[in-house]
Amino acid sequence: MTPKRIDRQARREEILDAAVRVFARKGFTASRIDDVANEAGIGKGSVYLYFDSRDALLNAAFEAFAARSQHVLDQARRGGDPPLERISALVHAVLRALSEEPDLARILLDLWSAGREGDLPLDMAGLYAQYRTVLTELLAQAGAEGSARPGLGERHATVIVGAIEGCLLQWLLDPRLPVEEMADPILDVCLNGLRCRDESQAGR
Amino acid sequence: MTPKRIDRQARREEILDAAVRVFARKGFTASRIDDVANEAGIGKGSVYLYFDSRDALLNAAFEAFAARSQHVLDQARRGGDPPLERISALVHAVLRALSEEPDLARILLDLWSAGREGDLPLDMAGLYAQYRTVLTELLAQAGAEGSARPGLGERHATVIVGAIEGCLLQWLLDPRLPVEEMADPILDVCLNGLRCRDESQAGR
Amino acid sequence: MTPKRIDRQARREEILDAAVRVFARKGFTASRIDDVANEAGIGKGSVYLYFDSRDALLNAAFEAFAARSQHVLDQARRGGDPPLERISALVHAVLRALSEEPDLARILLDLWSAGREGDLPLDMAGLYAQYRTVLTELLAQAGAEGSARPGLGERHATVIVGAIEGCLLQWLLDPRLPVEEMADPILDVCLNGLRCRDESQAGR
Amino acid sequence: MTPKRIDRQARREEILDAAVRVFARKGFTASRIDDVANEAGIGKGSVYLYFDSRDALLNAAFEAFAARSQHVLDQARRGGDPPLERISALVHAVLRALSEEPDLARILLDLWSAGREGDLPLDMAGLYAQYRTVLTELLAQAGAEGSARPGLGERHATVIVGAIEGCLLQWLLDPRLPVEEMADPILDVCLNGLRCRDESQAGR
DNA sequence: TATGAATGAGTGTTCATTCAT
DNA sequence: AATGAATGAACACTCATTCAT
Repeated sequence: MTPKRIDRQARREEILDAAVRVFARKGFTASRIDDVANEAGIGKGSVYLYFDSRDALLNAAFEAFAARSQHVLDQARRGGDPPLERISALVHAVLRALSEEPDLARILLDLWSAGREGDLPLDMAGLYAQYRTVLTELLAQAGAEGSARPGLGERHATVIVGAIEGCLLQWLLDPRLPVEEMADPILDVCLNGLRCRDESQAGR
Repeated sequence: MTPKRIDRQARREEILDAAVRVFARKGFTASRIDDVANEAGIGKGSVYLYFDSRDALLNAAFEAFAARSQHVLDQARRGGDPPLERISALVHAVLRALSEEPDLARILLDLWSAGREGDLPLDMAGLYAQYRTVLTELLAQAGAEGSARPGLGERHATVIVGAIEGCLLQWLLDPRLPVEEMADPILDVCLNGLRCRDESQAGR
Repeated sequence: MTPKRIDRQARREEILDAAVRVFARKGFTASRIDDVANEAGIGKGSVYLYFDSRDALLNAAFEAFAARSQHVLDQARRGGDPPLERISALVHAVLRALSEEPDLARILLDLWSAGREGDLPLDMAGLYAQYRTVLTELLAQAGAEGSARPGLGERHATVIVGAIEGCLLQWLLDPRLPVEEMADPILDVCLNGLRCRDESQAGR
Repeated sequence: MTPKRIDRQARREEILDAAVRVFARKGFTASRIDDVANEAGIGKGSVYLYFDSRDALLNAAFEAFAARSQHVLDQARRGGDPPLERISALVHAVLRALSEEPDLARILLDLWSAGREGDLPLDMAGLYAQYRTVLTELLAQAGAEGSARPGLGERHATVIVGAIEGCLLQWLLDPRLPVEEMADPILDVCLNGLRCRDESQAGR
């Protein structure tokens, strides 16, 4: 709360933003502390006044990412709208959040990689587990109220989360894909399915 | 003057397998040439008799991966079965192939990361583009013959590819997820949708 | 924000001097970056703060050498003294310069070797060409004014340059030879010749 | 004397010739055993059946070079011609020998470098000392018989040797120089001098 | 607080040499 | 004798981290 704190916090943020831009541009592995310092317009040594290590920068980036996600998750948990609408809102919110901060989105590949085995204590898996839990719950509600098929469970939630992340992945690998326009197709496919609905009629 | 008993191809394969195991265990970035050599039970220098560089190992791993994918893609292109069945077969084939070679699957994160920014000429994006093309074509056929909704396009294909890869991702981040059992849920969601089919009736 | 007390130029010079000492002692090929760092009393990595590569060290040594040569050449070009005296001054200056910096002289062998085949852009040949040009010009002047035989050309200049460098070579291979005392013999031989002047008389 | 011996000797010679060609082309330091084996059209391991080590190849090249030199030296020592003619013959012989085996000449730089400090027991210095001794002796004889100035000593011999080697050096650094035509200019300069002979007359 | 010079552990790669065939 | 696959010591170079100023 002291002005110092605020300054310090702001400085830290600046550096983190610079780091995220650098990571987004060349990937974490290829990014040097020097690159981050240059991007932030400060000396290399100063980075260490705000972050313990190079890995800590990626950790902080993860935390920023996780915070955005928590916000989206909280909204999905709280809302009083019908469950399918909340699912729709969730999917839109995730993709909108990333569209609005493309640099943060572009480090997803690094976060996924770092979220493996020992290195960083960076729990991407836990984040996706939360998404699955929320969606599983919403699907259950939707099933209960008759707007979704009955008997839906975590695996179906996994598919929805997968569709979102898988579309992000394809966009990361090929930025020409219009990620911000993928929310509706994702929802269309997952909610309505691709099979012809008039099958019984057509089958006649 | 003897043709030398050594089968270069087989030796190369052995080393590549060792490399894939190492990469799967600790990730490409954290893997040292020495690790690969030890895993293969040979000297460090010998790796270079079969691969030009450390990167070349990841490249070769990609090629092995891409070869498997091509096989799956070719089958999806050739088959004479109804389009929705071929889509089903495709999804099953992809997940089965990776279940059967989990180490190859576990390097997906590295292949995705390497598929960025010039470093390696490793075209993961092109691979997914092929999946999208095949699926787009199959959806069009299905639409034409009435088994799928009309008007389906590449975006819907993108969602299916995304669902597959997104489920793989979740498994990679949390190996407790039963990836080999996700084919059916993926198909269930994507083909049938999650919404209640009797909606019109229920909607009154 | 302090301009840092470190004088980059001076530091660079220190390292270069250390490198020259090391090269002089064991030859460039046998000299390790670590040797240079140790000789300079700094860490290995610090060498790279001032030089791009090991080769760059030899390059810089060449430049130092070439700068000394340019100085000598410039003096030979400018002076208004009689041409034979300027040649004499040139020979003395070359040998004195090298006597005064024996370490710089001792890397001549490396500079000659490096001046071959593309590796380094280190133009020893050009340096000697300059010496030949200057001497050719001075011989022509001397011929015109009658102090030297008429009809002298570049080949005679080549012989003078050769005599200098060849004496240096013999000294480098056998340091017991008194290089600093060779200027007069070189001039004596080249100017006066070894043949007996009274040959016609003596020939009777 | 056994046919085996002869074969072995011939094989050794072939490999040495190949090595000399390779060294001449890229310099000893940049030459790999593999290069030599390829040039000789044999397997890498086979080189070691005839030479103990890579350095031994350069040593053998030196010995070949030294043998040629010994031949030239012997002729200079034996002949019964007037001393100045024998000096002339010596200079011509040295340059002719090298012109006729340019590859052997081109490794001079490497021989000079190797003839330094410890590494190889390769005595270039001793070779040049022999030339100096022979020339010193011939100059003394010439002085005694009145064809050369009296009072000539080892330093004058050093200059002659220097002129030869220095011209070779310039040719090695710039192959456009016509080394085979330098014998006469060298002799002209060293025997007749460059100064105008009619100085006393002109001085009047 | 801020800096950037200094460091040295770490690693990819090379290549002379060995040796089983 | 001949081979070339295998080896591992050696080394140039990088870069995260430290610390004196």
